[in-house]
Amino acid sequence: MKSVVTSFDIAYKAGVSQSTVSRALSDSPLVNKKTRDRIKQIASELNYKVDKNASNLRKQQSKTLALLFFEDPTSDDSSINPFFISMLGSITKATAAQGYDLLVSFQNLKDDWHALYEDSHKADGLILLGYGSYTDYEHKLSQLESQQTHFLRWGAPDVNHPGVSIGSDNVLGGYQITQHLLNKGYKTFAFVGEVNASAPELKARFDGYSQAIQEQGLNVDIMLQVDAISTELEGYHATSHILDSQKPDAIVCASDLMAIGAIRAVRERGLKVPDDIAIVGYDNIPVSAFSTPPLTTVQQNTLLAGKLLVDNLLKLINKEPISDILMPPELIIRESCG
Amino acid sequence: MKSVVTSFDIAYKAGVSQSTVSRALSDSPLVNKKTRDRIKQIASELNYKVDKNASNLRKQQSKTLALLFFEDPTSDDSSINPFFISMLGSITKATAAQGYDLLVSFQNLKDDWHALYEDSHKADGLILLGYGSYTDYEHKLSQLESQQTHFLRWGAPDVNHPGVSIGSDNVLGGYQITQHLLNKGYKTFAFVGEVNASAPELKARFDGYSQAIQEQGLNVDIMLQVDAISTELEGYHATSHILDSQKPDAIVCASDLMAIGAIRAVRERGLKVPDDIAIVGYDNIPVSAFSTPPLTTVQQNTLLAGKLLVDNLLKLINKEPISDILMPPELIIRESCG
DNA sequence: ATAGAGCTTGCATACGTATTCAACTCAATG
DNA sequence: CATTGAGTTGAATACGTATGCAAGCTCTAT
Repeated sequence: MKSVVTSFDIAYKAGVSQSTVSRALSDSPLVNKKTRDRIKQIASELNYKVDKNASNLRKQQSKTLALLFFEDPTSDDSSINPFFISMLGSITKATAAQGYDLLVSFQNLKDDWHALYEDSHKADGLILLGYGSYTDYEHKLSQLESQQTHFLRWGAPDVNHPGVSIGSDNVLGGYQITQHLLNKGYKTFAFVGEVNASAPELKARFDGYSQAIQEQGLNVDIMLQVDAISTELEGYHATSHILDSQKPDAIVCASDLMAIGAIRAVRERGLKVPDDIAIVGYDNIPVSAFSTPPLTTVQQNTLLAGKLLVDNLLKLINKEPISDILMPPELIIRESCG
Repeated sequence: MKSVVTSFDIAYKAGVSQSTVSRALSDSPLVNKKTRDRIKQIASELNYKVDKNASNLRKQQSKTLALLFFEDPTSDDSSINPFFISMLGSITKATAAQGYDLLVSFQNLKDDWHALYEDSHKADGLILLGYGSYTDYEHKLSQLESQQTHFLRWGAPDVNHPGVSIGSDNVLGGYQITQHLLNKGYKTFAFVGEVNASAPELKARFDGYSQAIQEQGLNVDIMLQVDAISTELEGYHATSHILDSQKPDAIVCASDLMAIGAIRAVRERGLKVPDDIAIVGYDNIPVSAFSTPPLTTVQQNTLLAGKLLVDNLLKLINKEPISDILMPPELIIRESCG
């Protein structure tokens, strides 16, 4: 079976007590430098590794964070929103940088996920990474809070929801990219993306879009907003639907995936991007730089976001005060807007 | 602080011993059905959750698997090969289906990852998901094996490497897609993708490609293979390089990312895909269906792959015999091959 | 010589659970 | 009535570590 080297084995071999071994391996100044080094040497020879279960049990912590993805009901198993992938990468690294491990789980509504990881002492805190609204989960969020579970959620701050959130300023992002189109001289606009409570991010982007247009004294033609969830196919259909009756100068898509579908729809009608119609997206997913034409889009700083989520969760665990954070996004200008 | 409800609290409230509580909660037939239900009821009221650290310590297991990604040295933090994302999704689900948790970690060469998770009892086994060759890691793989750590690696079976592997038949995939092009009547070919020991998957795809062409009695013109790592940009450059001197009927790219770059390169020269040059990829990443034109490609069944990895790792842990598995890929025919 | 301080170590215990073993109850059987 | 056995429960313990406490040692100052 596996090597079952314990601290007692090290102790025996080093001629000291188990306590001393434990202290030596955690570099306690209580134990003599020479003894410490000798013990470490022996531990390394025997390939000893501290039993995390025992250690965590004793220390009453787990040095582990749990990352809970909320399943996007629209996606199948193998396609995950690229934005979240990028968050996964940055969160993993930020977690490792803090000496923590990361437990990853995809959740869905019916699961008994709330507090499971922390209550069972498998994790010291939770990061909630969800699509759309947390409204459906509100009851569970309250429960999390009442159980004093340490958690943060990704998304816009919302006084109606329990807990602290860290998110990207989608209103500002929508505003900036629309502003850029206005500066380029485009006059008539359409917006592709859901505008309802179940997708607050997209709604926020639409709000920024509306705000920019209204500031120019132009009217937001409500007919030129078409609901679509964030997939290439829905972007394609929504855009086709728009082009059936209208021909705007520019189409603002609430995500890059939809924008890629939109480009296809425009192309199929023999129109050119950006010459006939400008198209912009949101998220700066990897392929957006390589679409034809390359997509003007808005980037959320996922590297910083992951770090902020992890660092603030640890603060929360350590009982330091934290508060909502809204990160400014960055405009990425490429060729699809002319 | 957090609720520190233990099995003793439940025992007290139920007027039974802690042993009985432990048994009742694991549904042991040893305890009377009525008592069992009463205990469960109380446990649920107090929102009790078994302390995994204590439980795992006692049971000497962790009910957790660790998924170790090997960093792709060519990618930055935020871009992860879409294929691995899809694997992450399926592995997560397969793990959950077996009642296990999943620890995710991105590794790089210098880290002391080998055996860390299992030796420290944080995981019962490891899944190694690497880019390219495991040659660099061979020493550590041997060490894993000598320590009797339970691990599986994703990739082609290789007698030179320790451990069992599960992978996709890249030779067959390369063969099938080239065969399809040959059947369509294409005569001259080029291959974009690294063909060396550090990228055995791509090499295998090239081998299948060569085999198909040679079977037709055609010669593989060695000049028409250009090295490129799996990114859009390298696919673009490699293809541009080919077109500088040649004009093949069809270009076989060793990955979809490269194929997307290749399409851009072909387009920029005023040529049309597939009318002037056919282009095919490999991986069936999500955007491949929405490129212009949609990409003919080869799909690896990630859903099955994830399940096989997890299920076989559990077999290994349970000391059941397992062996290498090579999964057949599936040809996905779209418009980019005419 | 001795007291005290500072450094180093060991003893004993707790963390919360799962499980072995013994014990107890009760009904059925001879 | 004694015996057996099934069914149910509790006492005791081990899992491997970290740490409070006490004790030993060395060395200096008196």
